[in-house]
Amino acid sequence: MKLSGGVEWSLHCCVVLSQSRSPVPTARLADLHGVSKTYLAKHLRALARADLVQPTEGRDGGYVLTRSAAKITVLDVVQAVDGTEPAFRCTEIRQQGLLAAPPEQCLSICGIAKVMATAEKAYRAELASVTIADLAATLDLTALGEKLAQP
Amino acid sequence: MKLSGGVEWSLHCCVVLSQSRSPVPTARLADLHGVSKTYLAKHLRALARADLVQPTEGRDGGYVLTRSAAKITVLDVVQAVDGTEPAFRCTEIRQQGLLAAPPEQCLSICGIAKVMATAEKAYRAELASVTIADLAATLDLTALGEKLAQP
DNA sequence: GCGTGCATACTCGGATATAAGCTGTCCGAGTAGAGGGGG
DNA sequence: CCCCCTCTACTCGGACAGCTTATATCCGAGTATGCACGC
Repeated sequence: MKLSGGVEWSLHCCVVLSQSRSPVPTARLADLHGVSKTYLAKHLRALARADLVQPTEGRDGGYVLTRSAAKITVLDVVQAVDGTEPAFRCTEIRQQGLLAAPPEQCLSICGIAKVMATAEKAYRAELASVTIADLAATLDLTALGEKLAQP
Repeated sequence: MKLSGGVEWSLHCCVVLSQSRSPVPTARLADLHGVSKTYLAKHLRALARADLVQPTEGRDGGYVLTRSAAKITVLDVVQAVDGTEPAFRCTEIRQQGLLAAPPEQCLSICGIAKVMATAEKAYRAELASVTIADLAATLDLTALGEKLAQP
């Protein structure tokens, strides 16, 4: 089980965007973090599809958060980049092979799938309890203000 | 983020093993669940490496749980098959690019990594709270006894 | 009757092939602002 | 002075490679059981 590295990039970008009033272009975000411009662009588009950031086109364009950083949770970003599908997908093994259970016994969810779903729910709940504003408060952003002001 | 399908197979196999007193060979486990013999064998070997199941060689050999089903948690199986590495790997982005923070500011863990680690901890805690014995109790095993008795 | 040897059934480990997803790049199309030339 | 044109800087979307991982198969080596053969 591995999370896309784009999640880390996206979270850092959201923190930067939360500190900027004007749109920040993709190339600038990439330079600030030292990552690939084109690949970061792909993830930023994913954030836009999830309506977390708003692109403005044309010259002096870039990305802005669509709402207050306090209203964007870490879970929002993770799911925007990584997708909303659960990590565990039940393939209904209980209905296959010699041990196949009859369909009338399979009306409720498989016990194994239930446990895995509960665990993932706890995982998501933890991520949903932290916002981008919370992250920005914990990180040291003294250097960010100066860098954003520079052309 | 996707969990290996082998996790589901392995959990089902552990439940079956918990109900059998004699060793169960790989081919039998595969037939009972309708999955690939050779690929299942690879996952069972992983369970053996993690000391969850014990293989007995030679004729009439097969796998047995190394300890009581009540002492094997779902987390044990998940980590044996999927590995123990966290899903989120911090690449220390804060030390890269124009925003690079000096090393003396990076003595403690990055705030983003901390949040992700906390969430994964909650996930693992949930899985560790359920044992194979618990799973066996929730699944319908009436058919299993008969099938295991058959040659 | 008893010991030895062979066949059988099983495991382990590695090598290999295929499919899928992650990482990363490149190009063309479209859009909005800035500046310059003509009326 | 004002309008239009072009140029630039930016975004969007898709097409395209390279790499890693998951999925799946196959083969050879080793081991324990059971049976048959010979003493």
